[in-house]
Amino acid sequence: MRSHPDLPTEPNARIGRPRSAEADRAILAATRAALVELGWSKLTMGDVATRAGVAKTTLYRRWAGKSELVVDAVAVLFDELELPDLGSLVADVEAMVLRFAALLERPETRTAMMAVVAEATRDEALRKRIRVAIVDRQKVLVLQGRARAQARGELPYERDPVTAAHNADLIFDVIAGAVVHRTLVSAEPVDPAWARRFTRLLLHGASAVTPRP
Amino acid sequence: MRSHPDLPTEPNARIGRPRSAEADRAILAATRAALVELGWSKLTMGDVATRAGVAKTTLYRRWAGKSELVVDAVAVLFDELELPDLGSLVADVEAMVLRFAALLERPETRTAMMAVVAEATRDEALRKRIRVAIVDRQKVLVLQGRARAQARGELPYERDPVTAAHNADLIFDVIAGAVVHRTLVSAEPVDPAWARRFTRLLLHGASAVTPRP
Amino acid sequence: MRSHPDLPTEPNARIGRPRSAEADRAILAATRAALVELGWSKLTMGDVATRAGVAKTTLYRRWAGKSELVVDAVAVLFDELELPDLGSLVADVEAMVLRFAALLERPETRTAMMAVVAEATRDEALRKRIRVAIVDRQKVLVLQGRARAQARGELPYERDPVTAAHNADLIFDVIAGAVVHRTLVSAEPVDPAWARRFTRLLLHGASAVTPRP
Amino acid sequence: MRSHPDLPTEPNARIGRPRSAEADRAILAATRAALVELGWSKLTMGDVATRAGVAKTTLYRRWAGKSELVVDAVAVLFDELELPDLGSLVADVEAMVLRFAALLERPETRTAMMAVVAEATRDEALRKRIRVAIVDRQKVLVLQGRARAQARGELPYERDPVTAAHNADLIFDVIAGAVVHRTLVSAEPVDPAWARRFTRLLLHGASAVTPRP
DNA sequence: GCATAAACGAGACGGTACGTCTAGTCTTACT
DNA sequence: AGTAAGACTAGACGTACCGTCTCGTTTATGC
Repeated sequence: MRSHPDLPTEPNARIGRPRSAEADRAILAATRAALVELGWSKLTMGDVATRAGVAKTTLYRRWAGKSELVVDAVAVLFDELELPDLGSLVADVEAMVLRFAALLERPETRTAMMAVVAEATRDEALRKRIRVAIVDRQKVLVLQGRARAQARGELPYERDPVTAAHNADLIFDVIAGAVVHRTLVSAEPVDPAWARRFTRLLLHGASAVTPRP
Repeated sequence: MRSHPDLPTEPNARIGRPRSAEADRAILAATRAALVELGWSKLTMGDVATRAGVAKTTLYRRWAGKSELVVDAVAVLFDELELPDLGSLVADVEAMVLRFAALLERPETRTAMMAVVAEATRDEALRKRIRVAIVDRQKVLVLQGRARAQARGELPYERDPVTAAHNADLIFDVIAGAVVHRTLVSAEPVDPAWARRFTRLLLHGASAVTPRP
Repeated sequence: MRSHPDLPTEPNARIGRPRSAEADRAILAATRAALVELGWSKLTMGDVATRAGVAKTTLYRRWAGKSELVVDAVAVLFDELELPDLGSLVADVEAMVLRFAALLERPETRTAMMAVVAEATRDEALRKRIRVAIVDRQKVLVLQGRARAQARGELPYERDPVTAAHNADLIFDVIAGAVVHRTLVSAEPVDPAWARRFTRLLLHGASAVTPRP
Repeated sequence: MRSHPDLPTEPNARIGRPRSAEADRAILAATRAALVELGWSKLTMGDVATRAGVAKTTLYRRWAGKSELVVDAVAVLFDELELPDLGSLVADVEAMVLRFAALLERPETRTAMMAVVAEATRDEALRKRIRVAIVDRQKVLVLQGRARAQARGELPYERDPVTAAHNADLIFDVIAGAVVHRTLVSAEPVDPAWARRFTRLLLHGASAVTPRP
């Protein structure tokens, strides 16, 4: 398999017939639809092409394989994630957790995420693609949330930028990890009650969830 | 696909040539080896059979498919996870996190876990198998850890058994989720420093990681 | 493409499931049918497989490609060529020419022969296959015809076996070549009148066809 | 496929940019080169275009497909065939046979001829093109040869023009057929010895090749 | 000298077939 | 009955060409 066509080589990007933007849209939409109906493992390139009303070659001209295509197709779904402003850190985190969980309930996201991550364990390029297309999109929300909480006076300002980055990363992994694990591995619902308990744990620690009388 | 051969039907288990236990071991070992070399998506039943010096039929007589085989092959790896007793809850959690992360660094675990989870999003039977073979094995450790901490007086006893169960589940999802996410999605190492920061967050909350001067 | 699977490797020909003779017959029949309907260039392996009610792999397990398959499929048609015994060399040759022409009129033979020969100009193995499967089958008829004519006293016995072989080859190329060329290149019919003129030319030379009064 | 572009439609042939004669030459040369290297079946329009330093569109503007292109590319090779005048019919025929055989030894002619003929069995238009471009070019030689032999008194004049035409056609099919069959089907060389034996057969018949003592 | 009209290069497009691979089943003969 | 071997159906894979199309550019003429 060729590494990653994807980006048209810049220098001679002006000559020849230009790529159809219409096709791009149709393919990504078809991919999401197929993902919902069939799941990752039964989704085939040929089927996506047919649904999109496009030739298989047109897919392969843009994406190197199933993984790359699905990452791009699913990435846009994460754009709808926005940080709510409910006036307090607790409320914001709870709402955020619920929104993220709702996204993971959707069948196209469910399978896609884990499958793509699994595939990425063997493929650095794919890992980077996931980071750029999905992970970084979410990480921004943590940074926004912290900034807002600091502005409200709910969190202190961290002087050392390295420590600040570390903390943001840590909190991001804890939130995303817990929600993903609960939803996909434990396979149990993230409901408002769970979100409340989780938020309390996140903000005040394990000792806070079973408060000493 | 036949549902799940797996266990030899009990009644007539005595007649005919008995199944080779040697074959079982060889197959599982071959599966792990193939997983390391090829990763989930390029691992094939035929290849595993060849490596194990066994006919494909023999595989299908014992497992219904790739997913089931891999789950069983990988499950034993989780048996080596044991809760250390280092005298304090903090030390125990930190050590546990590091051991779990070390397990996830190993290539056979890396790919297998996520891939199998991805596959399971569409398959309730597989989900159950994962729960029994892998998830529950880990969850026990959380319960052990809590019991030990309660014995030491580091954690209060929870009266309500429902609440107790909820809390154990929550803490399990947070620990496992954070480590898995850090390792496989963020693709960054779980080193002692991260383990320390994470443990502090887990026990005392977000406010504790950037302590107010 | 692997060179030429075709013959099952002899040594271990006893173990495993034996090849289906039924499939062989169905495939060759389907190939001839497809050849009639579609012609060489539009005949596809996939289509033949479908017609034969067989998987594509089953074709490729036996034949290396289209050319090899078609040669074998068409070869049997040449088995029906038999030397008539009409009592005289002239009558025998005329009848033979007409039968051979009739064979070449059939659509499956028409395209197949030339196309396969064309393909063979680049492929020694294929050339050999054609020789064994088709050419030698026809050459025998020339030898039979000569022997019969010699027995009748219509032709002298040639003492030198090398000269005898040369002559047989020459006559074979002239008969087969003329009929093929007339039929496929000049694209004109080989009717009894042409057969009579040709036979006179063959037996008595160019000067005999326009006899001096 | 559009029927046969080939000739620029006459009416508006004067306006717009004229077709490049340079391109025509380059394409035909490239076709012959590709034919030598790759043979008919592996020759592709795209490859010919690249070799000729020309866009694929430029090919399709002139020829309807591979067959048409190859016929034209190969046809010129037959122009070099000329009837030698060695003073006697026997010598002329022998020389002619050797020249024709030499032409068929050349790889571009070898494959092209048979492949194109094979293709033509399903395509009347292509058949006509072959007749005009190749076959008729050769047939003239037979007519020339006969006229010369008649002038020399080696052959009688045929009164009936229909019979004369029939005879010319017959002799043409026998000569061309025998040489082509010997070269491409029997895959054996046409050397001077064979040419001598063939000529004797052609002029005096089968009884002459193994002369009665 | 400037518009017109066709040819040109490049390359994307919808298709079709290729030959390979894997899944999971079935058929032999052997253990 | 279990087993190794290997043939079987089914269907996806990624590639290669086909012949067409759509660009932007070039090159003749004719007004």
